[in-house]
Amino acid sequence: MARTQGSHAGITGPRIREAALKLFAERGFAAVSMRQIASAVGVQAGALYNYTPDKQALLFSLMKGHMDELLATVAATPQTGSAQQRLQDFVRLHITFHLDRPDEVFIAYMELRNLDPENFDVIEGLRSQYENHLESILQAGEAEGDFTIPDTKLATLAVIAMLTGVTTWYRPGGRLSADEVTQVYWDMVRKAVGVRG
Amino acid sequence: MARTQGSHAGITGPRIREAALKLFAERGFAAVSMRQIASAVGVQAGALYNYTPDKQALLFSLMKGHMDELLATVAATPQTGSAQQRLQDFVRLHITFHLDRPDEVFIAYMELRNLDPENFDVIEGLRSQYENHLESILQAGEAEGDFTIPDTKLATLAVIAMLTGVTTWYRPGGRLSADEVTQVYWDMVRKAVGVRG
DNA sequence: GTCTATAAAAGGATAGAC
DNA sequence: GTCTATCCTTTTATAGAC
Repeated sequence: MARTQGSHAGITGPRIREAALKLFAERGFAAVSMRQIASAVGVQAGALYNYTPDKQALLFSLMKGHMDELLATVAATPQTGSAQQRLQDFVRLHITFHLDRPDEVFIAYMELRNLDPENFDVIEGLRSQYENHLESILQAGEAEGDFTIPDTKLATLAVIAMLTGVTTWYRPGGRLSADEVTQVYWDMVRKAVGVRG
Repeated sequence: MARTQGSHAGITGPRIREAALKLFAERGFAAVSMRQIASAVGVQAGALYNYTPDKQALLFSLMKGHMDELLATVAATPQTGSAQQRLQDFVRLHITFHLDRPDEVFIAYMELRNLDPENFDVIEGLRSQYENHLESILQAGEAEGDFTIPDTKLATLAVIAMLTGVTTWYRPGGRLSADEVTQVYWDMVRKAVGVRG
């Protein structure tokens, strides 16, 4: 006999995270209630607290998971070859990773304000690590004479801002494919940092 | 005899806008209550409704005012001279305007989700006008052979994202002055769009 | 593991006195 | 133009039944 309530074989946790991710991205953390998340999952609000101590922890978990995955992806990229090659790999990785996860990216950039101070510090630390990875590539290229960059710190921030901006307008099925977008952006990044040749 | 309550010579309206602007930028529209705004101004919540029909109208008014001012500033810039000159003027204007108004910029980019559909359309229209202004400069430069741009639409979005990113990290009194930042960014924009010479 | 019920607080907005 | 008081809704989170 079918059960209309009760345990659901342990899949509720992931479904809560998915629903929260989607709703937070669409409407913003502060504008989404625990009841709305529960409703999207198909449970009552009280059931959510079997999976998260509170709403804040749910937000932090989503953001931390996203940053961890981003850094793990970067770490898994080969760091051999010329600075130009590594920069091109970074551009491709950044665009691909971010276009594949529009909701996570949106939350990671928009909901920093809604993190508790301790949680904010954790996420900011991870973000710094990511920026430092790009900056080390730019510094290496500058030192080797492959790039011409007046200020590597500013170039780092400018490149990341430029690339991340893709997520604000890109839609699958639009005028350009993700690969074509990557080509165009690589062309601009390459010129902006003065890649030789 | 000093009055501890009552009319305040018509300055409450601007003060409400200032307080709302600051609080919305710091904590986000949805996370700020009318009571908090009233408290920052030094009035009771009910008094706010002498100045705005509701919270949504207050947000829209702030965003619309910001976009109107941005477009008016662009319109007041001379549109003569070479495409390169106009692009350089645009870069300087964009950075200066945005660094002078960090709270307005933050709201204009972060709170689009919290606008009612009709209000959203208005703000989006104004944003499109601004983007079109830059794109027309890039198209002119490309047509005249001054720039080398594979895709002017993407270049427009990339340049605006890059420049607006400055507001996320720039702080007065930091390592670089606003003028120095502008110099560095102009260098990167110039290269990215392949300015001749 | 989920439900129902509820506590306790905070939210937007309005009415009427001054 | 502002205050006090209040309405009504919604919120997060918890308690205890099943």
